[in-house]
Amino acid sequence: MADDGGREVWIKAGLVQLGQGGVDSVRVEVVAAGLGVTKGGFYRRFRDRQEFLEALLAAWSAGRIGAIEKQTTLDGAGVRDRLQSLVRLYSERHNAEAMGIELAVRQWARADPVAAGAAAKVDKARLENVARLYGALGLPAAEAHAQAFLFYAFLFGQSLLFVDQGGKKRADLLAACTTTLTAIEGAGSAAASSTRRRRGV
Amino acid sequence: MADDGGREVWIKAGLVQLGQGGVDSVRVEVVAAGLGVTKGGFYRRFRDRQEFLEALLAAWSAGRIGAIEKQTTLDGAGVRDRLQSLVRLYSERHNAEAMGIELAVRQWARADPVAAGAAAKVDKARLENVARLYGALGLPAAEAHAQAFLFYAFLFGQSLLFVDQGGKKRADLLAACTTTLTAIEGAGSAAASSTRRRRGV
DNA sequence: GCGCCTCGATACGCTACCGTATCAAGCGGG
DNA sequence: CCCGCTTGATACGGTAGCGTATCGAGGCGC
Repeated sequence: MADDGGREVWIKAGLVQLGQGGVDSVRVEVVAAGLGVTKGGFYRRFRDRQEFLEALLAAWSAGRIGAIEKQTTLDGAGVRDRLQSLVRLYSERHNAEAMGIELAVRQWARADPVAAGAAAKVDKARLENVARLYGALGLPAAEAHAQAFLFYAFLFGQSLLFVDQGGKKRADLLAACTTTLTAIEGAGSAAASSTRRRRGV
Repeated sequence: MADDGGREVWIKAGLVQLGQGGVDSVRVEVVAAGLGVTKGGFYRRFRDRQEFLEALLAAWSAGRIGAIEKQTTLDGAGVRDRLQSLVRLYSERHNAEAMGIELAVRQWARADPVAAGAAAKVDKARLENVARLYGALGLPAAEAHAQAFLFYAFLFGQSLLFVDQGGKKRADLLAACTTTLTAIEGAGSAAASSTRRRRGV
């Protein structure tokens, strides 16, 4: 790990703040206080707040792209297992922080082209990788992409819904939808899986 | 329309601001300037910014609940037509402002219980009404609710994705997913529709 | 051990915004 | 016609945060 002059801790703290309160809450002095220091050192590592925010975006998008690639590589595992673990990953509570950042970036992107670019890059990577999984199920390219769009948009959307918080209701709904979304069969490799079903809502 | 003392214009302007920049950007003096006045009159109508924000939430949730109820009433129209028009409604560009508010409220709700309550009320109404539509297709209650969850979460999620902006690619993906989401048949009224299909991704 | 250099603390001026107090203009009723 | 009320402008003090300038302290090479 090359010496980045200590930017890393600032970026990490900035991402936490971003997830908790959105981009507007990422205040230099607040992040500094969170790190137990003053803003004295901040302006040694970043020209200004703007450069810091762009560094946050870069770090976030790189991290997300790396993550989705890791999460969708099939080293022996089945395609449906991978899809299901994606659902788990993106819906579980401990990922509240990650989802907070996700949401914050999206809102940020509505007004800032740089943020929009970062979100677009991440979305592209996710859609492509999920489509690759569906392709491995035997779907032709166009169908695989559409299915990936459905899958990913659903995953994203459900994390924003406020249903009956804490109840098992959400888990049930999620399970039912997951079944639907993974119960796809294509021409080629459909027979390879033994756990598929036709429609399980 | 009872005299609300002129709160309405403030609330309307506040919602616009909310959609554009999130709750943090809803500044008393900024909204005032947008209305071409100073904040002089603001504090006559609202105790403080907090009360204003709560009024925004109340107005928003009431409006959204009313809207979804209107949008899902079947006065003669077919269930699938209604679902498809919902997709259109929630995905078209001219609704960018509404989606901005939606997104802003969600982020706001991560930190504010009042906002969370408003979002929960709206989500509940939407899920129930969409589930009612699916029920009219013949799905039993549990399946209708799961399908509504899938439908609504997808709709919500897709609006946040940044794919190939402006291209027809998004429209194609959306159309394919819509087909999938409306190609449901239940036991009872399935035969009533002539446009259904099994799996059309 | 000494100068140098890096780091972070402190102090400062500036802007944006909040909430309050006060003021002036317009307008309707008697 | 003028009194009183409503309305929105203005002025004010206070806080939060930005970006700059400066300073002291600690570590490192020599």
